[in-house]
Amino acid sequence: AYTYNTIISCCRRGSLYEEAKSIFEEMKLAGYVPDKVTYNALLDVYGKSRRPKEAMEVLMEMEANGFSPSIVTYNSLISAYARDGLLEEAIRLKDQMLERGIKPDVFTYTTLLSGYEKAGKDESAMRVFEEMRDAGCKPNICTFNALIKMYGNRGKFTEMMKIFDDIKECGCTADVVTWNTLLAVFGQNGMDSEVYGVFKEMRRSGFVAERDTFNTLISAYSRCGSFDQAMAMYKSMLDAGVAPD
RNA sequence: UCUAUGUCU
Repeated sequence: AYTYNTIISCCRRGSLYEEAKSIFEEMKLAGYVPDKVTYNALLDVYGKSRRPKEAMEVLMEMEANGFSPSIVTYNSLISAYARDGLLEEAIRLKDQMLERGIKPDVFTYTTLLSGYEKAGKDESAMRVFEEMRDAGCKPNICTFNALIKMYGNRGKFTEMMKIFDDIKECGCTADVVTWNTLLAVFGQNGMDSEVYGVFKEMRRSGFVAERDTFNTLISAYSRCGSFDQAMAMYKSMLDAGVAPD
């Protein structure tokens, strides 16, 4: 079943839900019994293919076959609904998991937070963040990155940088997503000196930029109309031995 | 072997 599970989860990229479904059927025909991971993987493929209804059907089939949903099942399903903007349904699932004795974790809350952010519902997003703290669930770097994105999209740069400072206070470390998000936000707003500030801070922290980050830097400076800086980043990229794409 | 955050993707 490991083999089939791996192939099915491979279908997430590319939204290959029909392929995943046929591997799933083939697996059963070959006499293998789907396990928890098989169902979770298939459910996730449907979610990533933006087919929350079918993801829900996988949950039902899973239960009909005697497997109780795990926290992974719920988080994946919540992500499927949130991705489609179905936040009320996502919240209902979070409540349902609690009723069934599964405590929402940092994945659950970060998914909901980001879902509300994408829907433009900042108040609700902040409520999720508070609920998370009240529940004693510690935010991790992904949570902070989602908050940075939220404040960045709203032009609340002071708040955004406050979250950036919180990262260290909470014993987390800024990662590639953090740096790319900050650079992109300042780039989108034409704030070239802030882009430079983030760039300096990034180097100071010892972060080694890879292709994504160089691309983000070049894009950020381009949006600021800073052609020379963009070219300088392109040169740094080549000097660092990173291949452009 | 399965779940959350970013860069135009």
